[in-house]
Amino acid sequence: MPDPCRPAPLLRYAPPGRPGCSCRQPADKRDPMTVRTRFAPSPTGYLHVGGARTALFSWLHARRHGGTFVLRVEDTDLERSTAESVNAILEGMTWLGLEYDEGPLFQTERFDRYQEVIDGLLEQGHAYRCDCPRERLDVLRAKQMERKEKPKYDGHCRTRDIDPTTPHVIRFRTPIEGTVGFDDMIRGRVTWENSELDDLVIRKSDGSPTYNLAVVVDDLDMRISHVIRGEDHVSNTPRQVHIFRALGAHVPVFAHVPMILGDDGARLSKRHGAVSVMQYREEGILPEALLNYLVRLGWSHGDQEIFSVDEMVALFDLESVNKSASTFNTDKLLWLNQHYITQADPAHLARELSWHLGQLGIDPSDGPELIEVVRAQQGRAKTLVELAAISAFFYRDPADYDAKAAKKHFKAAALEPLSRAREALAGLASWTPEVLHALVEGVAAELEVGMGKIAQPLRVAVSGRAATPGIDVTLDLVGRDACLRRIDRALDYIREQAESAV
RNA sequence: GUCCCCAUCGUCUAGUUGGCCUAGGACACUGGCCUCUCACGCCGGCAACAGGGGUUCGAAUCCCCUUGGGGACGCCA
Repeated sequence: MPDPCRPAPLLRYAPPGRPGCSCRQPADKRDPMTVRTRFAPSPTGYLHVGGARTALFSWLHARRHGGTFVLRVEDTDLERSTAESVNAILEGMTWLGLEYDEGPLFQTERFDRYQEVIDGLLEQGHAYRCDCPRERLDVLRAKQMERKEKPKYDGHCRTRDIDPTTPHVIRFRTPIEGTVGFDDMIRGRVTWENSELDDLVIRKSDGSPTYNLAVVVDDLDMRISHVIRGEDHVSNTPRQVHIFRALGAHVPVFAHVPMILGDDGARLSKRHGAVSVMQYREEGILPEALLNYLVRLGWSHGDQEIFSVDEMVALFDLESVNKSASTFNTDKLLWLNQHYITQADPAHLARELSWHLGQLGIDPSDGPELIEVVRAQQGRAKTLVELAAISAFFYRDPADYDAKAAKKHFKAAALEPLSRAREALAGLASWTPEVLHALVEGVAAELEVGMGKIAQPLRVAVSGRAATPGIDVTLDLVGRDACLRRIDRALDYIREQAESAV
């Protein structure tokens, strides 16, 4: 019976700033049954939607079971890892609200530990040195491909005794016979013939560990109970299982989530447009909408479509995650986004919107109260970008008229209703939606026409567009001065049109 | 090419131990209602169990094959 407070030396893990022995940690963190999940991105780019969903599932699983969520940066590839990527990923996680309990931990800070493990593996004969030149490997691979075989290392150095002082890599000695397998929470039992595997490199010639070695050591040291990651990792798993066993360790539970595909059925990539999580923010997507969209991609709870984060935490379970890949569908994301914009607290939305208005060169402090504009417009836009665009007229005169709207509502016949309305507006004692509503109705009654005959020309005159909130609210927010000024301009425009038409 | 995985409307999916499925919901599309416009909302429509064999009284649900798709085959992660 191993003492949980005294893990074998190989399993030691010292998170930065914490005591090395888990004895000093709270009881729940010492319990081997405690759920511990991790998100382990490699910092070679931004956080994309696929990674974000994996992170979400991991986070959800930890939260659901009162466990711990660890963020680990897999930066063993010194060539490609960048600090900017680390920041971009952290920024994305923060924006989505996927807070981690431990980390970020960096693999580059644990090289000594990997070396220690590799030494042990070497000593016990689970690994060996290999100095096969690249050319040899290339030829080998080419020949195998030619023979229509799966390219694999042939174990050339298995029994050779390579001088440790000469350049070499270290390979893991994979069992030649038998099978390996693991139980996946999403896909069930998956097995391989060991003969399908080869002796993978676990330490590069520059001394750094490879991915397959580092993940195993980290997941072990960090006592990860559930490895939740993309399906593209299933084929790595049997190799990792072998390493876990060679280390005499228990393998964690695996859950490989299906891929997210682009519209063309291929794996999601940059060419599919906005796949960076932060780009969605710039395009005016609310984080709760993205989260809701992502959680429903591959997971479901009956027919429910709308999930607050609290509901996700309460209902999410890995067992009901789909096995098949799914296609990213922007339309549905937009639908959710509109839903969340409609539901959002106006004050909160106003803060979000002001940035987007700023992008249009508008200072929302100069004009109607932004929160009132939000109340009037909320629910009329699918994104914050769109919300800003349709709200700009509250803060500045329309630069031009929507062509179709002008053509339809700025006919000569609109002159009379518009001038009547202008007169009435100019003489108004008070300026409230109620009064304005009555005014428009009054003008319509006077001219014996429908309300639309008055409201539409007015709307286009004041906003430049065919669609705005109710005419009363619109006029109210635009304000008397701007309304009169814009109506005058519209009257001029209509007269000009009429003249040039003759 | 080899291995692994997957397969219900265009898309996301329900379909929990085979019968209640003449396959349900949502997005998109679409007809209508509401209406000062747009959006929302409401009512309706279109649209799927990849194909073929089995097993069974009975299969979208189980098995096999085919086909299709994805992933992996790196001193990348």
